[in-house]
Amino acid sequence: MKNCECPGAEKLHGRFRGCGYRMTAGREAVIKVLQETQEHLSADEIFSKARVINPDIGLTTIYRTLEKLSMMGEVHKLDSGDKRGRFELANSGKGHHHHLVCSRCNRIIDYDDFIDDEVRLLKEMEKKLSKKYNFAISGHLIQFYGVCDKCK
Amino acid sequence: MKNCECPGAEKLHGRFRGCGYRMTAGREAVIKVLQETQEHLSADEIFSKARVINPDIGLTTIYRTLEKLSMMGEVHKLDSGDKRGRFELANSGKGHHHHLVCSRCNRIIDYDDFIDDEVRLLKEMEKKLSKKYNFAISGHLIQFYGVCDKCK
DNA sequence: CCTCCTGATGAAAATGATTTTCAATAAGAA
DNA sequence: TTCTTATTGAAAATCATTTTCATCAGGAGG
Repeated sequence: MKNCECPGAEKLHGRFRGCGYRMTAGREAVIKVLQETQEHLSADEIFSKARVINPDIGLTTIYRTLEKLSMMGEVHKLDSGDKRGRFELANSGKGHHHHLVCSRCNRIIDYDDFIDDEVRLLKEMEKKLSKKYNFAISGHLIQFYGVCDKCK
Repeated sequence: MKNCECPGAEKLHGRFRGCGYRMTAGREAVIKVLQETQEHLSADEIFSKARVINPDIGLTTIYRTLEKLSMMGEVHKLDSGDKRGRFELANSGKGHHHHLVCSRCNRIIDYDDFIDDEVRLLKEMEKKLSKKYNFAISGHLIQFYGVCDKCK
């Protein structure tokens, strides 16, 4: 097995193939960009960074890749309040976390403090709600809105 | 005081004036539509319903009114997964509730079951997070995603 | 290593929700 | 009633995202 700087892409190759899809240079670039950032990038920002790796990639491919990864559950699409979507890898080193969203600058801050208490309650809620509403819960979104330190 | 079928609008008149804004027929129509629905309407749907009350109203006014109400904290803008925004009155009869969002049909279901436990935890989180991140928290968004009974 | 099927791609056009522009209108304080 | 200025509708502009379509390239099977 060759030395791959992009171990996640290696794993994702299999996931793609398993779904009848292919791993391509463009997709690898998108995945690499997502793995190397700590921010919550928009499609356009991912496009800029992916171009450094693969100058021929088109914005369309960024959108198509994000959509596939999103359907595969490998990427979460976030809504930061400005009109464009923002994306983060579901299985990055970050672990389970939620978001603080600044209403003024739209910055998204990750937090995982007290996450255990939160997750415990969420699991309970999920169980109760899915029974009562006959709703198959597959994920959740927890965010606090407000004004961040820089904008105060 | 005249008999007003639209008591919330009455209250909101004052809020508008207090901000240096005016209460107009168009705004009243938007508020009335929001008060009379149980659903989570898009701007366009609000437009259709508001036209019944005030046939001359334009879509632009709907957007402008929603934006003002939103900034005043009287309306919450929701993201249901399809690309258009959906809106709900913050102070309707519904009380504090959160959402179940169907990933398939984008329907949004309100729930207020076990809300007290949730709110208790959220308040605690808010206090701890705002201190740690020096972040002035003004609201939260809690949603569970999944597939609703009708789509299963 | 070669072939072929089919998924993937980029560029350009299309879409569709939301915003802006602008001249005309109307709230509401004085 | 007057006057200031917020508000309005229509049309044009934005802008993120999607679709179209002709071309290209993974990768399974030989």
